[in-house]
Amino acid sequence: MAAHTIGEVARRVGIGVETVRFYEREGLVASPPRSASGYRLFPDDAVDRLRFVRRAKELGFTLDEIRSLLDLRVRPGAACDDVREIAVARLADVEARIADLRRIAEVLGRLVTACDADRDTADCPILDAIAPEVRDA
Amino acid sequence: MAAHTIGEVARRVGIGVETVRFYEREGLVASPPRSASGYRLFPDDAVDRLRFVRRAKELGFTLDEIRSLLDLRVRPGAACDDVREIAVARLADVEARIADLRRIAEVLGRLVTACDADRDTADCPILDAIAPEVRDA
DNA sequence: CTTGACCCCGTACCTGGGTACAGGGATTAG
DNA sequence: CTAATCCCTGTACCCAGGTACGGGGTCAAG
Repeated sequence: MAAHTIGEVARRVGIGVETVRFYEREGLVASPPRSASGYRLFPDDAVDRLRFVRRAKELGFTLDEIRSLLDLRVRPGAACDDVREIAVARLADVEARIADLRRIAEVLGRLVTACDADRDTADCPILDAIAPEVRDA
Repeated sequence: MAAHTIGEVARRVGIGVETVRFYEREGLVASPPRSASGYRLFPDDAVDRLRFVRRAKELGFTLDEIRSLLDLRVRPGAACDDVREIAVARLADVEARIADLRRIAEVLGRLVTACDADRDTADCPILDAIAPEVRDA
């Protein structure tokens, strides 16, 4: 069980030193013991924990949710239900955002197409579509 | 062409008074003339302009982009090409975000499914999947 | 004439997730 | 021995897009 300096940990996880300190302040990784001169000496599993944080972040979990997942991880038993609940909530959220964006993409797509079709007229169909009531400023 | 107080404008557009002032500071709506006592007296077309801002925001345009669209709107001629360019860029952006989210949703969906299938074991498949040692989700 | 709703300005604050100094001490390679 | 890298703390700042607050002036109704 080697001890790692903050820079080493950061390099291994692929994040910045400042970010590691930030995560420590935020309680996402335990405050490690210090050397005589005050340097942080992280145990191996701090690296695992920080990788967990990164992976979860890639899945769109907020730091708050990640904190919950980490808490649940070290608690025994029925925690799986709680974890599942968080994942389901996140999934619903992601799907809602996809639906929103898809609606927006559709409108934008139509605008661009209209623009292509109408290339020679003076009026811009895109602006007209966003502001139907304003014809000429 | 009536003149409207800021509160009236805000009500008509469906935003807050503070937001109207913020948009004025940001140059999204012109600074209106004032009454003798310093009240803003917005012309009718300020309401239209602010509605334009809101609609464009719903389509995911940033305030910077909306400023550009508004500038283009009052300029004649070939502005349509510029408008189209902004819309195309925004569309590409939206589609990229959809792709990202879809990937995330897929992973989350698999995790929840795994959790359902594995309800009686002690290990939580979700946590295992996020954990670094099982890094191929 | 007073009450309450409205308006003014300027500035500070919020969210999330970090990033960037400034001003020091520690460690290590040459 | 010295210079280059580390590391420490604390504070401030970044992004967008607002939101809130404090301390005041104004306007219409009753």
